[in-house]
Amino acid sequence: MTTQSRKEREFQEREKLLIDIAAKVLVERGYIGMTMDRIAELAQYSKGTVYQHFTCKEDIITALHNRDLTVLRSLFHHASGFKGTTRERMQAVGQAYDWFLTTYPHCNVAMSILHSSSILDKVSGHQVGHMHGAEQGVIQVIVDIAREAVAAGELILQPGKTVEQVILGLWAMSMGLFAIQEKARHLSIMKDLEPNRVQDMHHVLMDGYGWRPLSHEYDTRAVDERVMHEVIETFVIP
Amino acid sequence: MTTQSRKEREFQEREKLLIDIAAKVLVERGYIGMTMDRIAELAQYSKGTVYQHFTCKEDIITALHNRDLTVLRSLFHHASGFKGTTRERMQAVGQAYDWFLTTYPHCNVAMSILHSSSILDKVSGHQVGHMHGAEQGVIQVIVDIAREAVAAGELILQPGKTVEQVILGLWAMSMGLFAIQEKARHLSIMKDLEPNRVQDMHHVLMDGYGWRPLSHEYDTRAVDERVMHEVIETFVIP
DNA sequence: GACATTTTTTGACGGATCGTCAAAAATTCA
DNA sequence: TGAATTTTTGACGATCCGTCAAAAAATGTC
Repeated sequence: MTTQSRKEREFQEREKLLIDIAAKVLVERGYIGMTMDRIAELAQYSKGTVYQHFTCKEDIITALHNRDLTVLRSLFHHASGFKGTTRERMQAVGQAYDWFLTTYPHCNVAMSILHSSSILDKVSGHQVGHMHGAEQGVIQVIVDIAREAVAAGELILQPGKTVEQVILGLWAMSMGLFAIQEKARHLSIMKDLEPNRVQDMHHVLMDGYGWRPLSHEYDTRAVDERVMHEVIETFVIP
Repeated sequence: MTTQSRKEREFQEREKLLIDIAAKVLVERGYIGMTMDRIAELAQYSKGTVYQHFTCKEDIITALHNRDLTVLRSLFHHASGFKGTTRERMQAVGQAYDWFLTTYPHCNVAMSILHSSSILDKVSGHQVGHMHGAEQGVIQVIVDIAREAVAAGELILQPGKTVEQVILGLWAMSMGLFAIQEKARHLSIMKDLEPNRVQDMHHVLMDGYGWRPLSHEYDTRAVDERVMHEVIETFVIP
């Protein structure tokens, strides 16, 4: 154990601490209420030390999001290994995503902020680059499942349609639903809706694409149960 | 013409001017770059006067969004009158929404910001209440079309499903797609995708719900054309 | 251990923006 | 015209961001 590696490790540990605190403050106080002073105070370091890790407020949110994306990729990879048809594996990934966003609400908050226009302008190029790569990695897992589905003849694309479009649709559906849920609890359209709607919507969309077996051709609820036991309960955060 | 009504009119005109400027600055400089000082300067009024209209920065964005929602409701109502099946009328509304967001990019930006968590905390209760009502009004137009579809037997809901769920799915899809488009031009999944994807995704989802006629049972492109002429070109902003 | 050198941490500070409010300007009224 | 009222103004206090010279801690040398 050299001095250098110990210092490096301590630096990484402190970065983790700062990101954890940022997540906490972000959920509790929102984007406006998350000040660098508050993070420094809670971490019991001075502001200058915080700025050794992150260039600005937006940078720390990006770092938080990047960490989430890394976890998400391994979660998706884990879910992708679910034993079943491509359609069932897709269901497993969707359910895992649902679970992840519900379990770690800061992820949603950070995502909303980073998707809000012009925030990324202030973030360091290094972090943005890392984010793009991480997002690509996450998407790749589900694109691969869809490719397998096409290869297996379980998903037959209309002329001019691509696997990427199918995934984009599912992705957009998840994002949109979570964005709406986040904000629109007051809308009467949201009344009487059980929380676990995301998966149902995915089924409708995959049915629309004709991804076999269709949702009425197999027991989706039974798969739900299995995913909970075989994917989510066995997942360990890296 | 009393003195009072003239003053009231001038106040309204100035409010419109300020909102127009806010929209412009918001698109050009983003949330962070949109400062109250800049808005005041461009409007050639002092900051204090701006604060007579809006309580804070977030309040002016909400006012902008509220105005958009009002326009959107009348646009949706206009599109809902399209001559055709419920499915075609739904397509008309979707296409109109697509056109609106493309034509007025500030709408997207404002929406992203307002959906970002905790921003609304700072907005005056009056504006938030107005927003909720306006959103409800916009949604009501499309819920009504779906209800008509059910009544006409063109949309047969699975047991336990509601019209609200169908609409929520379409709504989420639009939001998610625009959010992704806004930010994720860099993702390789977005390459090779033509801009007008939103409508295609809606068709897939409606097909998934079994909303008759299905997209391959009628000429969706021809309806696209008709909507452009009969809805969008004839729409006048109220 | 004492002292010099390097690294890390600190918090005071300048700059920017927010939102306020007493004073100035404009308008209305008598 | 001049007093009373309304509206507008921009200087000001407060807050937060991001920096940097100085202080503190750690490391290296004898």
